[in-house]
Amino acid sequence: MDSDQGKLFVGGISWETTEEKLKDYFGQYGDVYQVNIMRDKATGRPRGFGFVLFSDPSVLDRVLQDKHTIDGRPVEAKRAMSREEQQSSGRTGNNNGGGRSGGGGGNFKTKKIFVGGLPPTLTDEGFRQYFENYGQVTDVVIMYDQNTERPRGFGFISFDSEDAVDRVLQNNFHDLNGKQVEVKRALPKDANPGMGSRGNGGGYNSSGGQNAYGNRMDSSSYMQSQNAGGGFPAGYGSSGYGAAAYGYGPASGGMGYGGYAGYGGANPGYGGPASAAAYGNPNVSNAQRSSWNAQAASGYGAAGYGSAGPWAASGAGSGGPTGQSPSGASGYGNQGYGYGSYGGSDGYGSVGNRAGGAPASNAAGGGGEMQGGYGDANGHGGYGAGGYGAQANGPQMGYGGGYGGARQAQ
DNA sequence: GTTGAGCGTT
Repeated sequence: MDSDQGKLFVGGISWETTEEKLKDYFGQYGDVYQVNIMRDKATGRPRGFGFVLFSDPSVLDRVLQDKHTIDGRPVEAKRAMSREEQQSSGRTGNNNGGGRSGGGGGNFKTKKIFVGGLPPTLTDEGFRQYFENYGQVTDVVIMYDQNTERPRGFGFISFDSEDAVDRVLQNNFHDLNGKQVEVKRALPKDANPGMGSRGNGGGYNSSGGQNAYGNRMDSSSYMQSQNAGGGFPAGYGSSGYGAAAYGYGPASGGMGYGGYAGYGGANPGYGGPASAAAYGNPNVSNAQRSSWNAQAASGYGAAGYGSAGPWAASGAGSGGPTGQSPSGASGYGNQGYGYGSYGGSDGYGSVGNRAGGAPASNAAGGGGEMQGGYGDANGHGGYGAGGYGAQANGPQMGYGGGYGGARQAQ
C-alpha cells in the first residue's frame, strides 16, 4: 500500500556508511523522514543495505533516476518492496511512481492497530488521547516486558469504527508529542484457527502441520501488506494439520488466480482433525470477520477435500463474505483449496490437489484428482472448486464443495 | 556483504 511508498531501498552500501550519511546524501533530494541501515542482529555488522523513507513520496521518483555513490561505493537505489511483494512474483512491475491504484484502504478491516516505535515514556493516556482524534478508541494497550516491566516499544490501539482505523492508517507515521510512532494494522494474533488443539488428534502428521503453520506465519506478515497491495488478501487455509497450502489471488489487474493447494497426503481417513474450517479469509476471528460483510469481495472456494467422513461437515462455520455461508465445510482429508477469484474478472479458483489416499473404508475411489474450479468471467461467476473426492460407495461422498462466488463483479 | 522489525490482552 502506501506504506512503502516513498521508501527507498539502498543496496550495496559500504559497511562504513552510517545512517547519518545516508540521510545527508539523500537529503539533497528531499526531506528524509527516516533512515534505517539493517544490521545483523547478532554481530551488529551492517548487512549492506538500508532503507530511506522520504516525507514526500514523490521525491523517490527523482532519486530513482540518478545513480548514486556513497562513501565511494556505487550503491543501488530502488523502490523498496515489502517482503510480501518480494515473494509473490506477482508484483506488477508497472506500478511506477506509486501510482498503484488498487491499494486503497485494503480489504482487511481490522479495528486494531499495531503501533511501533513508542517512546518509553508514553503513557496509556497520552497514547489514547492522541488517537482519540481519529475516532472512538475502545482499547489501549502498551506492552511491557513481563519481567523487567520495561516498555517494549509497541502497543495496540483499538477503534470502534473502521473508518477511524483507515484514517489513522493514511499515514504510516504519527507524531505523538514530537516522537514518531509507526502504525500498522495489527496482526490477528489468534489468526490461526486450525491448528490448534485438536489438531492432532489424528496424530499422524502433526508435524507437518507445524511446518505448514510456520509458513503461514511468514506469510502472515505477508498478508499484512498484501492487503495493501493488492486488494485481495491472501487466503489461506488453515488446516488443522497436514498440508496447508493455499493460494491466493493477487490482484493485479484483474485476474486473480487461485492458488491452490495442497496435497493431501494420504490421509487415512481417520484422524482428521476436523477442526479446520476452511475459509478463505485470513482474518479469523469472528469479530474481525464480520467486518467483511460489508465488503464483498471475494469469492472463494472452499475446500475440496477428500472423503467425507463423519467429520466432514463439522468444521464449517465460516461466514462468507456476505454473510452467507459458503459451504463452509471443511472437510478435511486434504485440504487444499483454492481460492478464488474475486473482482470480477477472470479468476478462477482452483483447487488443485489431489485427494488423498483414499480412506480405506469409505471412499472407494479414492481420490481422484480434483480439478478445479474455474471461473468464468462473466462477472459473476467465479466458481470455485469443485473438487470432489471420491465417489464412493460410501454414503457420503466427498464432494467438496467449493463454490465460489465472486460476488461483486465490479 | 543488495529487501527489515516489533504483535497483546480480556
